[in-house]
Amino acid sequence: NGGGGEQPSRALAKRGGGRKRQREHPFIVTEAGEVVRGKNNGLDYLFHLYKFLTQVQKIAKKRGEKCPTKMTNKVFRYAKEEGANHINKPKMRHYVHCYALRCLDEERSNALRRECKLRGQNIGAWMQACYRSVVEITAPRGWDIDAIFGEHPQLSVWYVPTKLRQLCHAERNNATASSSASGGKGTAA
Amino acid sequence: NGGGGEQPSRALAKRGGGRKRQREHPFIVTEAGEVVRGKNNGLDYLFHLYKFLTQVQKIAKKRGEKCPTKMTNKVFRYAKEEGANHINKPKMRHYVHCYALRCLDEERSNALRRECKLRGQNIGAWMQACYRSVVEITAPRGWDIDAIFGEHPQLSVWYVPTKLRQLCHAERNNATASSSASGGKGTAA
DNA sequence: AGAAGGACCAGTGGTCCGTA
DNA sequence: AGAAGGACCAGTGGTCCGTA
Repeated sequence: NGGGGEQPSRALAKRGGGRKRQREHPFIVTEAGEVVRGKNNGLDYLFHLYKFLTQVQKIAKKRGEKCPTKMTNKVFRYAKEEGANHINKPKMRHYVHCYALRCLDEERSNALRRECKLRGQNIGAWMQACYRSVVEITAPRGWDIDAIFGEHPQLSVWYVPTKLRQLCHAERNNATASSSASGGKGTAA
Repeated sequence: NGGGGEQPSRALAKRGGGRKRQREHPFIVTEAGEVVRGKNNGLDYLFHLYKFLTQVQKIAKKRGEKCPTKMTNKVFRYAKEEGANHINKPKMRHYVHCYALRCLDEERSNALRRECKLRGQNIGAWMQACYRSVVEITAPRGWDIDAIFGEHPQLSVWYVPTKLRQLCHAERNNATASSSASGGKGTAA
């Protein structure tokens, strides 16, 4: 379980009070399997979305309509229609690379969460650390993040986050520059 | 081969005359390999676009930018910038299913062109006939046109034409209905 | 009439920034 | 301050319809 416990928050449930819809509680850094206020945390939400995509695909196929292969606006809309009010596009996109780390190397993902929690770091710091870990993982494959996303079933349905792609690209350029500077056989400048 | 001869029309070339840009000559039905006014015909244009896509992909990859896998607006724009004034999106999309027939069964495509030409049919009639042929080809695969496009390298870069998908869907429904009506083992109604 | 293609439009991918 | 998410925007997929 990717970042916490069981069910979506119901902070928004009792509308009888006439109050505005409450925001979800902010995510916090947790260890694997740890429950937070009896609800899920970030990574679980991303896994949930995979199921919503599958539903949307099944419906489209049955109707003979164009069938989405990615996490499109249509899928987010469907999730919301199905009552998943805790899911929204900007938030989910914000954490996709954390989900990627978890998909690509679960042990490493768990270790990083434990470490960040011990240090008392906030979600933002953990999220930043996830970028570094994913970039390292892509190194043996020439930092080809598109290929790595594409080959993993759970990951291939997500658009590669812009920032992650930029980081991988920068790292590849660094490596090429230094290997050619040191007389290596990298691509010429 | 794909529908005519050698080079794009130069009807638009001499702008010295101060005239407006001329339209391309309308496509006409040709046999495989037949030259028309010393220029290409429809199917060749589609094959050309594959090369433009490859270029766009190479540039995007080098820059570490998002890399298109399909024939997007970006590719059409690139083709135009490279001077391919004879290519435009609505025209090319109009003939994608004809290109598909050619990719999937070249002999059959050639035979159909010969037949339509003999009958003196116009481009529109040939185009309609192409729909029927492609739908027939998809039958053994359960009319799954998306799968068939996806598996063919040349074809997978094109969005499945809406009308073609609808025709395949209708045909599948027909088959299901009649097989269940006749006591076959199709999906129940 | 038959066909080429400029130009439009609804809904997308992407994410900023006013909000709590 | 740190984070959730409504709402916006440039550029897309799709194709109509005024044009030649």
